[in-house]
Amino acid sequence: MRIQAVHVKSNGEWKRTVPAIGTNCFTCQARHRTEWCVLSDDELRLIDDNRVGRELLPGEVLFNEGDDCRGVYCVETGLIGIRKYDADGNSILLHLSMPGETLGYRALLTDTDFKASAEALEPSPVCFIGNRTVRSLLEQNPALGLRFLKRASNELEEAEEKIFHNVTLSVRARFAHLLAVLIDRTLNEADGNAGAEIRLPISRTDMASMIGTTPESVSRTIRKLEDEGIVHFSGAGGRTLTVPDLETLANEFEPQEYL
Amino acid sequence: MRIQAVHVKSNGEWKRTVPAIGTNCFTCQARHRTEWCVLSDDELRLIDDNRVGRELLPGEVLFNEGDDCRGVYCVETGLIGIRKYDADGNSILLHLSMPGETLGYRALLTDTDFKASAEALEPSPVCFIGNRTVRSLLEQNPALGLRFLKRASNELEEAEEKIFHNVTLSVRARFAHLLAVLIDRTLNEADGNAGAEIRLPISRTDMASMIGTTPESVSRTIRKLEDEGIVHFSGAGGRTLTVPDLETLANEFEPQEYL
DNA sequence: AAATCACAATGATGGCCGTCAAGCGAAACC
DNA sequence: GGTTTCGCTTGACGGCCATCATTGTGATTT
Repeated sequence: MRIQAVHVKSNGEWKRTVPAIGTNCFTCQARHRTEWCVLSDDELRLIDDNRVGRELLPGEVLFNEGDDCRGVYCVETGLIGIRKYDADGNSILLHLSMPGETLGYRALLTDTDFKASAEALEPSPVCFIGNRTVRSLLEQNPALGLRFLKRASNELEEAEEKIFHNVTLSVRARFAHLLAVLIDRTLNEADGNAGAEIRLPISRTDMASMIGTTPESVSRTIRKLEDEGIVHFSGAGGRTLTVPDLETLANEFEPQEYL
Repeated sequence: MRIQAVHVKSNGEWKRTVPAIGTNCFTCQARHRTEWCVLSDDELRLIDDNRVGRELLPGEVLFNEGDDCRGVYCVETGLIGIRKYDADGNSILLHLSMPGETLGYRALLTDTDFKASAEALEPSPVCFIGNRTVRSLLEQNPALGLRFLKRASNELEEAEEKIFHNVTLSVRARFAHLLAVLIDRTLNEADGNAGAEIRLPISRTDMASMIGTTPESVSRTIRKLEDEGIVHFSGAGGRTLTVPDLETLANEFEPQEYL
């Protein structure tokens, strides 16, 4: 089970109910999932000494498209949305950054500005690590670069799969796929894969933008899927998703070829 | 001007009119554009001793989606198309690999099979470099990994831009953008940017798949753009593209915000 | 409790573009 | 040279889905 700081909304303001404990890079629960796991204790100490912790509340912006990159950001817990805005001010959610992910490494390496914006979707403690620190670590420990390279390769695979899906699948299939991915990233391995119930971390509008469609189409698609008993939405803002049978959902985007 | 081996089609068979000269990694004209440019002479010799040259003719397949990765491929000249196939056997052209690009590095690094197929679109001499050789170079020269990391970062940026475009732009705008990119990668810097004339390296069907639409829609879009005098297609297979004013073409996908 | 706000759901409408089908032309093969 | 084949073009049709507009709903505020 994932542990995270508990926050509540009161009087329109997000408040932390549990005080920030004195975490550091050594005790960081996300560390084994990050690229930094290949560092020695001494190298890790270098990060720990130079990092700047910060607590993002939902809606807060970490950086904007076009900003200069002055370092990378490491997500401890919570959720960060990576967005791009079009000329009309509408945004596309390109990616959801989970705990353990490091943001901004690409801008640092290519020595360019950020190509997208990052905004907290849940209360998210993040650590900032400056350019100089990262660069010196990359130089002294080649394994670190290779870890980032693997990470980039995986992201690239995801991106190409997304392009492929956007072109070949219908809105309905893409939406089903999105739900499956959201379930997958929330569920423990321990959970049976018969059914599932999760809280959706994002709005209909954001879900729509992720699969390249409109909120209205998402609503209508939800309606149809509910009528067919494949999914069920409930709770505040219809953000509780219940899927009785994951297999049935998967059939929507992976029709079995040989029956 | 880009130099490349000359080939002609005769009796349905591609023949090389100029015999393959004894190229090696040191004389390879594409080398300064590849990631290998950071290698020392000794390291380069290691590649040169272990590489296996091969001449791909148009239509020939370098590797298929799902194949085991036994090494990387370096494109000397020509053009390689990276494809993914859907359930119906239709293909999507994900990427065009230019001279100097190294293919397969991602599969090597993530230690997985190929996630797409590679097929020659023009006569393309390529070099194969085995896994062991690449891995040992990555270990002994950290700069090599960082070069690949930069490359992956750039590809990732391209991929995300593509996703963004597919969602926010119309077929017409995406097609105009594709033409601009194709012109851009063929033209020298020296060429003026008023007008341009190039030979298209790919079919209508492939262009359609690149922007996520059908050949019919591409044809109709071409018709409209021609009627408006923005582009002109001529020559064998309508593969000679003439653009009188590149600025006008650019306006199709980058409407000036403040008029 | 009424009012306000943000977001979601639903309906009506229209257009872009995908699908089907036929015609065309060039290249390839016999 | 005739036939076949493949890809491109063009037309007709229709459906999916975007757009606009309205209503509903829950949360928050006054």
